[in-house]
Amino acid sequence: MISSLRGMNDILSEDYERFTYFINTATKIAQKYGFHFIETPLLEETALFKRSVGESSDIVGKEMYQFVDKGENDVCLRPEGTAGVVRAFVQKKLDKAGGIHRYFYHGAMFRYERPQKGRLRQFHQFGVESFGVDSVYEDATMIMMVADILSACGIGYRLQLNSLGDSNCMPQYRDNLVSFIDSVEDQICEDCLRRKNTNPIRVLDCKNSTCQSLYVKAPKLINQLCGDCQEDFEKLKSLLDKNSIAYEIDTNLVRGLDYYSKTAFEFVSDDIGSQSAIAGGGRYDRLVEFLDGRPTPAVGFAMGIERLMELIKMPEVEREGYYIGAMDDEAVDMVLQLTQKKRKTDKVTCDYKAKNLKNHLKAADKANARFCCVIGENEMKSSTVWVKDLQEKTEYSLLFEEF
RNA sequence: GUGGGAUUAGCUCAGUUGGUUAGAGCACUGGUUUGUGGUGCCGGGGGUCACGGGUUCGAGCCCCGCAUCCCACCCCA
Repeated sequence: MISSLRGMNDILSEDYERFTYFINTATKIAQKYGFHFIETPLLEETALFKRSVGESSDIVGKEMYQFVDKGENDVCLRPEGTAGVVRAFVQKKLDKAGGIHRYFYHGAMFRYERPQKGRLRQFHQFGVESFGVDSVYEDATMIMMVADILSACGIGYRLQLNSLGDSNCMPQYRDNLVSFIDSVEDQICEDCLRRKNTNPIRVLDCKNSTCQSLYVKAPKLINQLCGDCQEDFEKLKSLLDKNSIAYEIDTNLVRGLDYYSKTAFEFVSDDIGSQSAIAGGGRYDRLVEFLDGRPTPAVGFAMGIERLMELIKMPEVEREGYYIGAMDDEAVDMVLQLTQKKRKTDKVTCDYKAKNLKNHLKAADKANARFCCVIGENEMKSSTVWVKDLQEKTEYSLLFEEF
Protein backbone atom coordinates (compact mmCIF):
# COMPACT_ATOMS: atom_id res chain seq x y z
CA MET A 1 0.00 0.00 0.00
CA ILE A 2 1.22 3.46 -0.82
CA SER A 3 0.50 5.98 1.93
CA SER A 4 0.54 9.73 1.88
CA LEU A 5 3.79 11.45 2.71
CA ARG A 6 4.63 12.28 6.28
CA GLY A 7 2.72 15.26 7.57
CA MET A 8 0.41 15.37 4.55
CA ASN A 9 -3.21 14.50 5.18
CA ASP A 10 -6.26 13.71 3.12
CA ILE A 11 -9.33 15.77 3.93
CA LEU A 12 -12.61 13.93 3.48
CA SER A 13 -15.99 13.11 5.01
CA GLU A 14 -16.56 14.83 8.34
CA ASP A 15 -13.24 16.69 8.08
CA TYR A 16 -14.17 18.02 4.67
CA GLU A 17 -17.51 19.26 6.04
CA ARG A 18 -15.69 21.22 8.72
CA PHE A 19 -13.05 22.43 6.30
CA THR A 20 -15.52 23.84 3.80
CA TYR A 21 -17.77 25.19 6.53
CA PHE A 22 -14.85 27.23 7.82
CA ILE A 23 -13.86 28.48 4.38
CA ASN A 24 -17.42 29.44 3.52
CA THR A 25 -17.91 31.24 6.83
CA ALA A 26 -14.60 33.08 6.58
CA THR A 27 -15.22 33.95 2.93
CA LYS A 28 -18.61 35.49 3.66
CA ILE A 29 -17.15 37.61 6.44
CA ALA A 30 -14.14 38.72 4.36
CA GLN A 31 -16.54 39.78 1.60
CA LYS A 32 -18.59 41.79 4.07
CA TYR A 33 -15.39 43.62 4.95
CA GLY A 34 -14.88 44.43 1.26
CA PHE A 35 -12.16 41.92 0.44
CA HIS A 36 -11.78 40.09 -2.89
CA PHE A 37 -10.48 36.62 -3.57
CA ILE A 38 -6.99 36.15 -4.98
CA GLU A 39 -5.39 32.90 -6.08
CA THR A 40 -1.61 32.76 -6.43
CA PRO A 41 0.65 29.85 -7.43
CA LEU A 42 1.75 27.23 -4.94
CA LEU A 43 5.19 27.30 -6.49
CA GLU A 44 7.28 30.47 -6.52
CA GLU A 45 10.86 31.49 -7.08
CA THR A 46 12.90 30.82 -3.94
CA ALA A 47 14.19 34.39 -3.90
CA LEU A 48 10.67 35.66 -3.20
CA PHE A 49 10.58 34.01 0.22
CA LYS A 50 14.18 34.81 1.03
CA ARG A 51 13.51 38.47 0.49
CA SER A 52 10.12 38.65 2.18
CA VAL A 53 9.95 36.12 4.97
CA GLY A 54 13.64 36.69 5.63
CA GLU A 55 16.73 34.52 5.61
CA SER A 56 17.05 34.68 9.38
CA SER A 57 13.67 33.02 9.89
CA ASP A 58 13.42 29.30 10.55
CA ILE A 59 10.87 29.05 7.78
CA VAL A 60 13.37 30.06 5.13
CA GLY A 61 16.42 28.74 6.96
CA LYS A 62 15.34 25.13 7.30
CA GLU A 63 11.70 24.48 6.53
CA MET A 64 11.23 25.11 2.83
CA TYR A 65 10.40 22.55 0.16
CA GLN A 66 13.06 23.90 -2.17
CA PHE A 67 14.29 22.32 -5.39
CA VAL A 68 15.59 23.06 -8.87
CA ASP A 69 13.03 22.45 -11.60
CA LYS A 70 13.67 21.14 -15.12
CA GLY A 71 14.32 24.66 -16.37
CA GLU A 72 16.96 25.03 -13.66
CA ASN A 73 14.87 27.54 -11.70
CA ASP A 74 15.40 27.62 -7.95
CA VAL A 75 11.82 27.21 -6.72
CA CYS A 76 9.86 26.61 -3.50
CA LEU A 77 6.47 25.36 -2.49
CA ARG A 78 5.07 28.38 -0.67
CA PRO A 79 5.56 28.24 3.11
CA GLU A 80 3.12 31.10 3.71
CA GLY A 81 0.69 33.21 1.72
CA THR A 82 1.64 36.85 2.08
CA ALA A 83 4.75 36.82 -0.11
CA GLY A 84 2.88 35.56 -3.14
CA VAL A 85 0.06 38.05 -2.74
CA VAL A 86 2.50 40.94 -2.44
CA ARG A 87 4.38 39.66 -5.47
CA ALA A 88 1.13 39.56 -7.45
CA PHE A 89 0.21 43.03 -6.22
CA VAL A 90 3.52 44.45 -7.45
CA GLN A 91 3.52 42.43 -10.67
CA LYS A 92 0.06 43.79 -11.58
CA LYS A 93 1.45 47.28 -10.88
CA LEU A 94 -1.31 47.94 -8.37
CA ASP A 95 1.28 49.73 -6.22
CA LYS A 96 1.55 52.34 -8.97
CA ALA A 97 -2.21 52.47 -9.51
CA GLY A 98 -2.66 53.79 -5.98
CA GLY A 99 -5.79 53.42 -3.94
CA ILE A 100 -6.80 50.63 -1.64
CA HIS A 101 -6.63 46.95 -2.54
CA ARG A 102 -7.95 44.27 -0.26
CA TYR A 103 -7.58 40.52 -0.89
CA PHE A 104 -8.28 37.25 0.82
CA TYR A 105 -7.01 33.79 -0.07
CA HIS A 106 -7.02 30.24 1.16
CA GLY A 107 -4.95 27.26 0.17
CA ALA A 108 -2.17 24.83 0.97
CA MET A 109 1.14 25.89 2.50
CA PHE A 110 4.22 23.71 2.90
CA ARG A 111 6.85 23.58 5.60
CA TYR A 112 9.31 20.75 6.11
CA GLU A 113 8.92 20.37 9.87
CA ARG A 114 8.57 17.46 12.25
CA PRO A 115 4.83 16.80 12.34
CA GLN A 116 2.78 16.70 15.50
CA LYS A 117 -0.74 17.63 16.51
CA GLY A 118 -1.57 20.92 14.84
CA ARG A 119 1.62 20.94 12.83
CA LEU A 120 1.66 19.47 9.36
CA ARG A 121 3.98 19.64 6.40
CA GLN A 122 1.12 20.49 4.10
CA PHE A 123 -1.45 22.61 5.86
CA HIS A 124 -4.03 25.20 4.90
CA GLN A 125 -4.34 28.84 5.70
CA PHE A 126 -7.04 31.41 5.23
CA GLY A 127 -5.55 34.87 5.03
CA VAL A 128 -6.25 38.45 4.06
CA GLU A 129 -3.98 41.29 2.96
CA SER A 130 -4.84 44.97 2.78
CA PHE A 131 -2.71 47.36 0.71
CA GLY A 132 -2.68 51.14 0.73
CA VAL A 133 -4.09 51.95 4.16
CA ASP A 134 -1.63 53.29 6.69
CA SER A 135 -4.32 54.09 9.27
CA VAL A 136 -4.25 52.05 12.45
CA TYR A 137 -8.01 51.79 12.05
CA GLU A 138 -7.26 49.17 9.42
CA ASP A 139 -5.15 47.23 11.93
CA ALA A 140 -8.08 47.27 14.33
CA THR A 141 -10.41 46.21 11.54
CA MET A 142 -8.19 43.21 10.74
CA ILE A 143 -8.26 42.09 14.34
CA MET A 144 -12.02 42.47 14.47
CA MET A 145 -12.38 40.45 11.31
CA VAL A 146 -10.46 37.57 12.87
CA ALA A 147 -12.61 37.89 15.97
CA ASP A 148 -15.75 37.84 13.81
CA ILE A 149 -14.66 34.72 11.97
CA LEU A 150 -13.74 32.90 15.17
CA SER A 151 -17.00 33.91 16.85
CA ALA A 152 -19.02 32.81 13.83
CA CYS A 153 -17.41 29.39 14.21
CA GLY A 154 -18.03 29.28 17.96
CA ILE A 155 -14.31 29.34 18.74
CA GLY A 156 -12.95 30.81 21.97
CA TYR A 157 -9.59 32.57 21.95
CA ARG A 158 -7.10 34.87 23.63
CA LEU A 159 -5.71 37.81 21.69
CA GLN A 160 -2.09 38.80 22.23
CA LEU A 161 -0.88 42.16 21.06
CA ASN A 162 2.45 43.92 20.62
CA SER A 163 4.09 46.66 18.61
CA LEU A 164 7.33 45.94 16.77
CA GLY A 165 8.13 49.58 15.99
CA ASP A 166 9.12 50.93 12.61
CA SER A 167 12.28 52.04 10.80
CA ASN A 168 12.56 55.03 13.14
CA CYS A 169 12.61 53.23 16.44
CA MET A 170 13.36 49.58 15.71
CA PRO A 171 17.04 49.94 14.63
CA GLN A 172 17.79 52.04 17.69
CA TYR A 173 16.10 49.48 19.89
CA ARG A 174 17.89 46.63 18.18
CA ASP A 175 21.25 48.22 19.00
CA ASN A 176 20.22 48.66 22.62
CA LEU A 177 19.09 45.06 22.79
CA VAL A 178 22.31 43.74 21.27
CA SER A 179 24.31 45.74 23.83
CA PHE A 180 22.20 44.17 26.54
CA ILE A 181 22.71 40.68 25.13
CA ASP A 182 26.45 41.32 25.05
CA SER A 183 26.29 42.06 28.78
CA VAL A 184 24.80 38.62 29.57
CA GLU A 185 26.41 36.74 26.70
CA ASP A 186 28.22 34.23 28.90
CA GLN A 187 24.97 33.06 30.52
CA ILE A 188 22.56 32.61 27.61
CA CYS A 189 21.86 29.49 25.56
CA GLU A 190 23.48 28.59 22.26
CA ASP A 191 20.36 29.38 20.28
CA CYS A 192 20.28 32.87 21.70
CA LEU A 193 23.93 33.41 20.81
CA ARG A 194 23.07 32.53 17.25
CA ARG A 195 19.98 34.73 17.32
CA LYS A 196 22.04 37.69 18.52
CA ASN A 197 23.63 37.81 15.10
CA THR A 198 20.81 36.64 12.88
CA ASN A 199 17.73 38.24 14.44
CA PRO A 200 18.34 39.56 17.96
CA ILE A 201 14.66 40.34 18.59
CA ARG A 202 14.00 36.62 18.60
CA VAL A 203 15.88 36.04 21.84
CA LEU A 204 12.92 37.60 23.64
CA ASP A 205 10.64 34.63 23.11
CA CYS A 206 13.33 32.05 23.91
CA LYS A 207 11.74 29.23 25.90
CA ASN A 208 14.86 28.58 28.00
CA SER A 209 14.04 29.57 31.59
CA THR A 210 17.58 30.77 32.38
CA CYS A 211 17.47 33.04 29.36
CA GLN A 212 14.02 34.31 30.30
CA SER A 213 15.13 35.17 33.82
CA LEU A 214 17.93 37.28 32.33
CA TYR A 215 15.73 38.93 29.74
CA VAL A 216 13.39 40.27 32.39
CA LYS A 217 15.90 43.10 32.61
CA ALA A 218 16.21 43.49 28.84
CA PRO A 219 15.10 46.78 27.31
CA LYS A 220 11.55 46.60 26.02
CA LEU A 221 10.65 47.98 22.63
CA ILE A 222 7.26 48.97 23.96
CA ASN A 223 9.05 51.55 26.13
CA GLN A 224 11.16 52.89 23.28
CA LEU A 225 8.63 53.33 20.51
CA CYS A 226 8.92 56.53 18.57
CA GLY A 227 6.08 59.05 18.80
CA ASP A 228 4.33 57.76 15.73
CA CYS A 229 4.40 54.11 16.75
CA GLN A 230 3.46 54.90 20.32
CA GLU A 231 0.48 56.94 19.16
CA ASP A 232 -0.71 54.17 16.84
CA PHE A 233 -0.35 51.52 19.51
CA GLU A 234 -2.38 53.56 22.00
CA LYS A 235 -5.00 54.26 19.36
CA LEU A 236 -5.21 50.58 18.47
CA LYS A 237 -5.79 49.63 22.09
CA SER A 238 -8.51 52.24 22.50
CA LEU A 239 -10.22 51.12 19.29
CA LEU A 240 -10.26 47.54 20.52
CA ASP A 241 -11.59 48.69 23.89
CA LYS A 242 -14.40 50.61 22.20
CA ASN A 243 -15.33 47.56 20.14
CA SER A 244 -15.23 45.19 23.09
CA ILE A 245 -12.27 43.13 21.91
CA ALA A 246 -10.30 41.83 24.88
CA TYR A 247 -6.52 41.56 24.51
CA GLU A 248 -3.34 40.97 26.44
CA ILE A 249 -0.15 42.90 25.80
CA ASP A 250 2.68 40.46 25.19
CA THR A 251 5.94 42.37 24.90
CA ASN A 252 7.70 39.17 23.84
CA LEU A 253 5.38 38.57 20.90
CA VAL A 254 7.82 38.80 18.03
CA ARG A 255 6.46 36.66 15.22
CA GLY A 256 8.65 34.51 13.08
CA LEU A 257 8.51 36.39 9.84
CA ASP A 258 10.91 39.28 9.36
CA TYR A 259 8.59 41.58 7.46
CA TYR A 260 6.35 42.73 10.29
CA SER A 261 6.45 46.25 11.73
CA LYS A 262 4.28 48.14 14.19
CA THR A 263 1.17 46.09 15.01
CA ALA A 264 1.74 42.39 15.65
CA PHE A 265 -0.98 40.12 16.98
CA GLU A 266 -1.65 36.47 17.58
CA PHE A 267 -4.86 34.66 18.45
CA VAL A 268 -4.25 31.58 20.60
CA SER A 269 -6.44 28.75 21.85
CA ASP A 270 -5.84 26.84 25.07
CA ASP A 271 -7.74 23.80 23.84
CA ILE A 272 -5.58 22.32 21.09
CA GLY A 273 -2.25 21.45 22.67
CA SER A 274 1.11 23.10 22.32
CA GLN A 275 0.60 24.34 18.76
CA SER A 276 -1.78 26.96 20.07
CA ALA A 277 -1.58 29.83 17.57
CA ILE A 278 -4.75 29.79 15.49
CA ALA A 279 -4.28 33.11 13.73
CA GLY A 280 -1.49 35.61 13.45
CA GLY A 281 -0.77 38.80 11.63
CA GLY A 282 0.28 42.38 11.70
CA ARG A 283 1.45 45.34 9.71
CA TYR A 284 4.18 45.11 7.08
CA ASP A 285 4.68 48.58 5.65
CA ARG A 286 8.10 47.85 4.15
CA LEU A 287 7.42 44.58 2.37
CA VAL A 288 6.06 45.99 -0.89
CA GLU A 289 9.25 47.98 -1.46
CA PHE A 290 11.41 44.99 -0.46
CA LEU A 291 9.77 43.26 -3.40
CA ASP A 292 10.52 46.14 -5.78
CA GLY A 293 7.19 47.92 -5.49
CA ARG A 294 6.47 51.53 -4.67
CA PRO A 295 6.36 51.90 -0.86
CA THR A 296 2.83 50.88 0.16
CA PRO A 297 1.51 50.40 3.66
CA ALA A 298 -0.02 47.00 4.24
CA VAL A 299 -1.50 44.84 6.97
CA GLY A 300 -2.79 41.28 7.03
CA PHE A 301 -3.28 38.03 8.89
CA ALA A 302 -3.43 34.29 8.34
CA MET A 303 -5.42 31.58 10.10
CA GLY A 304 -4.40 27.91 10.35
CA ILE A 305 -7.40 25.95 9.15
CA GLU A 306 -6.38 22.52 10.51
CA ARG A 307 -5.83 23.98 13.96
CA LEU A 308 -9.25 25.57 13.81
CA MET A 309 -11.08 22.49 12.57
CA GLU A 310 -11.44 20.66 15.86
CA LEU A 311 -12.60 23.85 17.58
CA ILE A 312 -15.37 24.67 15.12
CA LYS A 313 -18.87 24.16 16.43
CA MET A 314 -20.83 22.93 13.44
CA PRO A 315 -24.49 23.84 13.06
CA GLU A 316 -26.89 20.93 13.48
CA VAL A 317 -27.53 19.15 10.23
CA GLU A 318 -31.19 19.17 9.28
CA ARG A 319 -33.00 16.54 7.29
CA GLU A 320 -32.79 17.37 3.63
CA GLY A 321 -34.19 16.08 0.36
CA TYR A 322 -35.65 12.76 -0.69
CA TYR A 323 -34.96 9.05 -0.48
CA ILE A 324 -36.74 6.90 -3.05
CA GLY A 325 -37.02 3.11 -3.03
CA ALA A 326 -39.04 0.23 -4.46
CA MET A 327 -40.71 -2.74 -2.80
CA ASP A 328 -40.93 -4.84 -5.95
CA ASP A 329 -38.37 -5.40 -8.68
CA GLU A 330 -40.91 -4.15 -11.25
CA ALA A 331 -40.95 -0.71 -9.59
CA VAL A 332 -37.20 -0.07 -9.63
CA ASP A 333 -37.24 1.50 -13.11
CA MET A 334 -39.80 4.01 -11.92
CA VAL A 335 -37.65 4.78 -8.89
CA LEU A 336 -34.82 5.91 -11.11
CA GLN A 337 -37.13 7.99 -13.32
CA LEU A 338 -38.65 9.81 -10.35
CA THR A 339 -35.21 10.27 -8.82
CA GLN A 340 -33.84 11.93 -11.94
CA LYS A 341 -36.91 14.16 -12.19
CA LYS A 342 -36.61 15.27 -8.57
CA ARG A 343 -32.85 15.85 -8.80
CA LYS A 344 -33.48 18.89 -10.97
CA THR A 345 -34.55 20.72 -7.80
CA ASP A 346 -33.62 18.65 -4.74
CA LYS A 347 -31.05 16.38 -3.20
CA VAL A 348 -32.15 12.81 -3.84
CA THR A 349 -30.71 9.42 -2.95
CA CYS A 350 -32.29 6.21 -4.17
CA ASP A 351 -31.92 2.47 -3.75
CA TYR A 352 -31.65 0.17 -6.78
CA LYS A 353 -32.80 -2.92 -4.89
CA ALA A 354 -36.35 -3.80 -3.90
CA LYS A 355 -36.76 -4.00 -0.14
CA ASN A 356 -39.54 -4.07 2.38
CA LEU A 357 -40.88 -0.83 3.79
CA LYS A 358 -39.08 -1.07 7.07
CA ASN A 359 -35.70 -1.30 5.40
CA HIS A 360 -36.44 1.68 3.20
CA LEU A 361 -37.44 3.77 6.19
CA LYS A 362 -34.23 2.78 7.93
CA ALA A 363 -32.19 3.67 4.87
CA ALA A 364 -33.97 7.01 4.40
CA ASP A 365 -33.32 7.82 8.02
CA LYS A 366 -29.66 6.93 7.69
CA ALA A 367 -29.35 9.11 4.58
CA ASN A 368 -30.81 11.93 6.68
CA ALA A 369 -33.49 12.53 4.06
CA ARG A 370 -36.55 14.61 4.92
CA PHE A 371 -38.92 12.50 2.81
CA CYS A 372 -39.00 8.73 2.37
CA CYS A 373 -40.72 7.82 -0.91
CA VAL A 374 -41.65 4.24 -1.69
CA ILE A 375 -43.21 2.50 -4.68
CA GLY A 376 -44.78 -0.93 -4.10
CA GLU A 377 -47.37 -3.09 -5.75
CA ASN A 378 -50.28 -0.83 -4.76
CA GLU A 379 -48.50 2.29 -5.96
CA MET A 380 -47.65 0.78 -9.33
CA LYS A 381 -51.32 -0.06 -9.86
CA SER A 382 -52.46 3.44 -9.03
CA SER A 383 -49.44 5.28 -10.54
CA THR A 384 -48.71 6.92 -7.23
CA VAL A 385 -45.76 7.26 -4.89
CA TRP A 386 -46.13 6.91 -1.14
CA VAL A 387 -44.36 9.70 0.73
CA LYS A 388 -43.55 9.97 4.43
CA ASP A 389 -42.22 13.17 5.96
CA LEU A 390 -39.70 11.80 8.45
CA GLN A 391 -39.56 15.04 10.36
CA GLU A 392 -43.28 15.80 10.72
CA LYS A 393 -44.16 12.09 10.72
CA THR A 394 -46.96 12.68 8.21
CA GLU A 395 -47.63 10.57 5.11
CA TYR A 396 -49.48 10.92 1.85
CA SER A 397 -49.61 9.69 -1.76
CA LEU A 398 -48.91 11.60 -4.97
CA LEU A 399 -49.53 10.71 -8.61
CA PHE A 400 -46.27 10.19 -10.53
CA GLU A 401 -46.89 13.34 -12.56
CA GLU A 402 -47.48 15.39 -9.39
CA PHE A 403 -44.27 14.22 -7.76
C1' G B 1 16.94 17.91 13.76
C1' U B 2 16.90 15.76 19.47
C1' G B 3 14.41 12.90 23.39
C1' G B 4 10.02 9.94 25.20
C1' G B 5 5.32 7.03 24.34
C1' A B 6 2.07 4.41 21.09
C1' U B 7 0.66 1.09 16.85
C1' U B 8 -4.36 -5.48 17.43
C1' A B 9 -11.26 -5.39 12.65
C1' G B 10 -13.62 0.66 9.12
C1' C B 11 -13.58 3.34 14.46
C1' U B 12 -12.64 3.02 20.02
C1' C B 13 -10.14 -0.57 22.63
C1' A B 14 -9.45 -5.73 25.59
C1' G B 15 -5.93 -9.71 25.01
C1' U B 16 -3.23 -13.32 31.74
C1' U B 17 4.06 -15.65 33.30
C1' G B 18 5.17 -16.54 25.64
C1' G B 19 0.87 -21.93 24.75
C1' U B 20 -5.28 -24.45 20.83
C1' U B 21 -9.05 -21.48 15.90
C1' A B 22 -7.00 -13.35 18.44
C1' G B 23 -12.10 -10.90 21.22
C1' A B 24 -15.84 -6.77 22.64
C1' G B 25 -18.65 -2.32 21.66
C1' C B 26 -19.83 0.82 17.69
C1' A B 27 -20.12 0.80 12.34
C1' C B 28 -21.37 -2.20 7.91
C1' U B 29 -24.61 -6.09 5.97
C1' G B 30 -28.85 -9.70 5.87
C1' G B 31 -33.24 -11.59 8.09
C1' U B 32 -37.17 -10.58 11.52
C1' U B 33 -43.43 -15.16 8.50
C1' U B 34 -49.00 -9.94 4.62
C1' G B 35 -46.39 -2.18 4.10
C1' U B 36 -44.01 2.09 9.10
C1' G B 37 -37.53 4.80 10.64
C1' G B 38 -34.35 7.10 14.06
C1' U B 39 -35.07 3.08 19.69
C1' G B 40 -36.75 -4.55 19.52
C1' C B 41 -34.78 -9.55 18.32
C1' C B 42 -31.53 -13.13 15.53
C1' G B 43 -27.61 -13.83 12.11
C1' G B 44 -23.27 -12.54 8.76
C1' G B 45 -18.83 -10.58 6.61
C1' G B 46 -14.42 -8.38 7.98
C1' G B 47 -7.57 -8.98 11.05
C1' U B 48 -0.36 -10.66 7.02
C1' C B 49 -1.82 -8.28 15.37
C1' A B 50 2.00 -1.35 11.15
C1' C B 51 6.29 -3.32 8.44
C1' G B 52 11.24 -6.21 8.36
C1' G B 53 14.49 -9.28 10.96
C1' G B 54 15.86 -12.19 15.50
C1' U B 55 15.21 -15.46 20.10
C1' U B 56 12.05 -19.91 21.01
C1' C B 57 9.37 -26.41 20.28
C1' G B 58 5.94 -22.20 20.03
C1' A B 59 5.63 -14.78 19.51
C1' G B 60 -0.02 -10.15 19.30
C1' C B 61 3.18 -10.66 23.91
C1' C B 62 10.51 -10.90 24.45
C1' C B 63 14.93 -8.46 21.49
C1' C B 64 16.80 -5.33 17.23
C1' G B 65 15.64 -2.27 13.09
C1' C B 66 12.19 0.76 10.40
C1' A B 67 7.61 3.63 9.23
C1' U B 68 3.73 6.51 10.96
C1' C B 69 1.08 9.02 14.77
C1' C B 70 1.13 11.35 19.62
C1' C B 71 3.97 14.26 23.55
C1' A B 72 8.06 17.53 24.73
C1' C B 73 12.16 20.53 22.65
C1' C B 74 12.25 23.70 18.44
C1' C B 75 9.08 26.56 15.47
C1' C B 76 4.59 28.65 14.08
C1' A B 77 -0.92 28.80 11.33
